[in-house]
Amino acid sequence: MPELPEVEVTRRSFADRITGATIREARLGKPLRWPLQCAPQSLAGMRVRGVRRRGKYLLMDLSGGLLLVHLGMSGSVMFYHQLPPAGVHDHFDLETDLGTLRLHDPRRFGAVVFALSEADPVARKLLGHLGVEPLDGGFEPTAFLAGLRLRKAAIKQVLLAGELVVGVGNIYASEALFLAGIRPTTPAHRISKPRAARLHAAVIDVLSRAVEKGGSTLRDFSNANGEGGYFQLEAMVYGRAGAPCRVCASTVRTIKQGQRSTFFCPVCQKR
DNA sequence: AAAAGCCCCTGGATGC
DNA sequence: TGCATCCAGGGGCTTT
Repeated sequence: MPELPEVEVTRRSFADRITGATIREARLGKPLRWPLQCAPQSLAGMRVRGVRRRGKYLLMDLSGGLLLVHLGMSGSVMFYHQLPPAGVHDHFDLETDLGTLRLHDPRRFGAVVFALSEADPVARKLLGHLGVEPLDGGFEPTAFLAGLRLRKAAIKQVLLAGELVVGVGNIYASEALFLAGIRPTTPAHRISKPRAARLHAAVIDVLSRAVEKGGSTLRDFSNANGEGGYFQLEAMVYGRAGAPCRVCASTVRTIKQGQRSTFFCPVCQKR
């Protein structure tokens, strides 16, 4: 579910309320993608200094380290003052004096990992290879173009890989390529400079508009207050196979790339 | 070394 | 109603 917009919306929905809290207890449910890397009880007494985001990771700065939270495909987080009983898909609770942060994740592709700092090998393994943040001003068209020139894979795959720019997942890759008028199968190194510039702008545009709309709620995504997003209503191609293109009325097509669905308009995205 | 495939897991939708 | 099949927002690891 969660790509950059959903993770950022999630972060904003609870960061202020948990910052300054003291952890009372951490509880684990069924195993997530990776082990926590510390005893849950060792988190007790630590203060939450703030919540940042890096790519699709939430980074909770603690007085004694760093908690990396990833929502995987089906994860979401809720922040409770009155904690309901844990459901079968609730797999992590961070109980503090200001409320409890609970991770709900049916498929358990998500993870909560403790590291001493970002320099900790545990953190570096997960964050070290990530590309630049698209919405932080450090995402430059020139560097983006240079990165594309080095890769022969399909542009959709290059966007998803997150090594040039982070946070673009399956929905927003299709959307950004539509906005830029680029065919998802085009080898990255074949994209001209002006077209790369359009794609660069499209990535920023689609991600920032999605954040404004609260992200995309396809099945069950919600922020920490249980509120869904609305960007799915504005999707130009994602999930619209067989429907008319919103620009030219041609039939939107779907193909598989790396066992994931890609959506595009064969007329608006000729190459 | 880049690129392509393979998994991890559960549940909802669809088809027979 | 029951059962099989396919599909889903991610991404690390292994194999080419």
